[in-house]
Amino acid sequence: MKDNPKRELILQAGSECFARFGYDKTTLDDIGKRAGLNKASLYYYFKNKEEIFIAVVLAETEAFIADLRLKALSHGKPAEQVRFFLTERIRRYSEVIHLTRLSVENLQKLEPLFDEVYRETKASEVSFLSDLLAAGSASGAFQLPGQPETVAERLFQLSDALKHDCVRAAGRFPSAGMDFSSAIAGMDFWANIILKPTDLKD
Amino acid sequence: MKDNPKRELILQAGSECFARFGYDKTTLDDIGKRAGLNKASLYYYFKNKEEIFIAVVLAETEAFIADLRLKALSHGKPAEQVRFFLTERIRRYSEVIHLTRLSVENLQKLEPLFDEVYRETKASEVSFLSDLLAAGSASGAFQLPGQPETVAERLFQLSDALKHDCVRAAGRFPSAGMDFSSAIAGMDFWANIILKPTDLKD
Amino acid sequence: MKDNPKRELILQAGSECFARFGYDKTTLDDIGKRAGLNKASLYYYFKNKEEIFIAVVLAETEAFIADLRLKALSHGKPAEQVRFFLTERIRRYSEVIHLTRLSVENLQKLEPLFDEVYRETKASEVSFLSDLLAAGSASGAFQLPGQPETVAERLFQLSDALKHDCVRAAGRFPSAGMDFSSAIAGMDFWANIILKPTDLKD
Amino acid sequence: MKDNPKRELILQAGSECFARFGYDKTTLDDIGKRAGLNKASLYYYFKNKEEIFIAVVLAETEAFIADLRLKALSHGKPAEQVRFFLTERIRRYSEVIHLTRLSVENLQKLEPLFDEVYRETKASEVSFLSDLLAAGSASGAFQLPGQPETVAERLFQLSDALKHDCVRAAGRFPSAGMDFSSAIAGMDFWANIILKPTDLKD
DNA sequence: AATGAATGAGGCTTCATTCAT
DNA sequence: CATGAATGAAGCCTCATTCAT
Repeated sequence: MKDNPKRELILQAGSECFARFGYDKTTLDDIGKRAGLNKASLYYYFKNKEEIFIAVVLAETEAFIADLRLKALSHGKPAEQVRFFLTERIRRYSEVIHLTRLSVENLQKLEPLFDEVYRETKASEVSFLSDLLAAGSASGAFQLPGQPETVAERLFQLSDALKHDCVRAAGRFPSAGMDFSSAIAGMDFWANIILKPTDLKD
Repeated sequence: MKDNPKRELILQAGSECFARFGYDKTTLDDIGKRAGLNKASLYYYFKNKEEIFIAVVLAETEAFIADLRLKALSHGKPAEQVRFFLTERIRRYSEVIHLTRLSVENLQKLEPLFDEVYRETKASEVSFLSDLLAAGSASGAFQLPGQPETVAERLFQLSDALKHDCVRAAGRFPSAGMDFSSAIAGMDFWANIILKPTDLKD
Repeated sequence: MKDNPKRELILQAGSECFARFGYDKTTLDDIGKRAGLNKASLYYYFKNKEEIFIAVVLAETEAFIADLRLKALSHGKPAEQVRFFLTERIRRYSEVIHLTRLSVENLQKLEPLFDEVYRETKASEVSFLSDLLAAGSASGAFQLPGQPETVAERLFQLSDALKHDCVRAAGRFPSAGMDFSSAIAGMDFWANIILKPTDLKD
Repeated sequence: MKDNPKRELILQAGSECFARFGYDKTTLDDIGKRAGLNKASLYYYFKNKEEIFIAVVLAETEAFIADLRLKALSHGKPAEQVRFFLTERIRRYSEVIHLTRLSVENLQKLEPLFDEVYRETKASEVSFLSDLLAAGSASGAFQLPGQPETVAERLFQLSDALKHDCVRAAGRFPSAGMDFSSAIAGMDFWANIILKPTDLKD
């Protein structure tokens, strides 16, 4: 089901529409027309509009993550690489929400569905993060408070938790809009603690 | 018509809904329920959804402008005050659009209606700006190329033109989203020229 | 309740609106504005929109009938006077319907209400007709098959029945529109029989 | 799109409803129910209520014109044929408006849409008229002031202009209702001038 | 695999009518 | 008397979704 070229076509069409009109204002007709398919045909490849959206974001996220890995590696110091990778993930999340003009309500509805599909992507990301941490630790750049896999898992979990908390908070004070800057700052804070240079530790 | 408490109630309800759901996803039922009124009753106070939205933004803009004046005055140098006032106005515009998730289509539809209602607010803003300019000019901080009223009028006009141009540009390349940063930069550029310290002028 | 000047005002306003917009497209706001009264105030003087309409038509019909009497009397021969009076009544009915763009449905809904209010007007009309018949009969222009009052009553009844039948027929074949010409012809036919010159009767 | 049986069904249903209730009082529910379709389904075949109405009138007009051709040809003299064709077209217009109880407002709104769709029908009508003129001219019944095609075009244009002028005039004095009799008279007048017998011309 | 066709739900708007003051 | 205020019902229209073919 994954490498189906028609699916890709729909995802491409969906991506363009969601970015242009936002989630709510994108109609299945819009996507269908741009994909050269009848509106009804979309239901052969996806369960509903939500699933198309999730698949679009997931596909783009994968590309984003691939790029993010390269960018992270281009940073000089290991600690910098890790911090960059973690904060950039959150920034990306905020960008997607902004681009597709997802409302808090929609976001809260879609989020659980995301998590369901995220699993494998997550594993790959955690694994990459784990590698970064292991390398940094091996080079003596910093000293980890546990196995790289464990720390990677925890950092990743933290990063997601901070993201989700922004959404939850926005649900309570929606007039403030969604502000991910404090999440990014929080991520930075904890990353810094974990990645403190060895010699500065007590 | 202005100090009608029910009207205020509706505006308050509308404000919350628009901020939370965005313009498109806010239904008159939403607003009505939050205001404790039947959907149809809203039409007793406003002509239609658009008018409610415009009234909401106008009311909030007035509060924003009042605050902006104070903030502007708290800036040390006169030139700084003027520049702050002018660029902050544009930034505010972009924030409103972002917060209410206005699409380019909607924005282009609503803008003319705004202009219709804006008139008196405009006069007050221009007058404030004129005062700032006059004070700065009198203190010798900068030298104006004309009467303060005239320059204020021109700067204000420029600020609005830059705003509107972003909307127009977004109409042509909607996929790029609306980017007001260049408008703000533009505003800054022209403000700097007008507000060049006296002794630096050729 | 009858000679209330405010009532007259409303009727006047209603008359203009119904003639201009038709029954359906006339709103109570239209009538209220034209009468210088709030929409709700109309309900103090009339039970509902239908009643306003009926009262308007009734008032105009009274004026029409008064004029019709004069016109009828101006015809030379008694038989001509009677025939003119009877057919003109039907013609007038068709004109009102056309002017107010009453649909068959509306007409069928309003007709019973009309009949309710018509009673006294009817008596006056029948009495006038009866006088015409008596005069004609006395002058030997024609010979009546009964008392003038009875014949007047019968002719009047016939005239109304023919009118109503057009409406009923239009209900079954609405696409044909309402055509009162056959009703007028029918009226003419029966009037002629009743009003045959004495010497031509067998 | 033309020979779609469901479309025809809707047109049939619409025709009946519009004739029975008039344009305003016909609801899409009415049409839908009569066509055995859900109200929303109508939008699959037509863009909106206006388009259904236009399609209905256009279809009926085509039938009317076909019949009109036969009737025109059955008139003895060529001049009579032409005059009949031209005036009857206007009479038909007035009948449609009366039958569907189109208000001046609606008519003025719908007219431009009609013109858009009319084009091809027009060509066929003008061509028929041109043939009539050519035949009459060839038989010496009258002498045309130009090529038959040109004169046909002009007469047709005149006929439409007279129609439209009634609507425009009704817009200014709506209380007077729409009166096409002067348009018909006007058409007759000009037709007579063009169709003057050869020997009577100066 | 694809789609023509259909629809229920929901959104905006108008209007006759009601009612408390 | 008069009206400001409120509302239910109904109308037009859109759209995600379903289903038979």
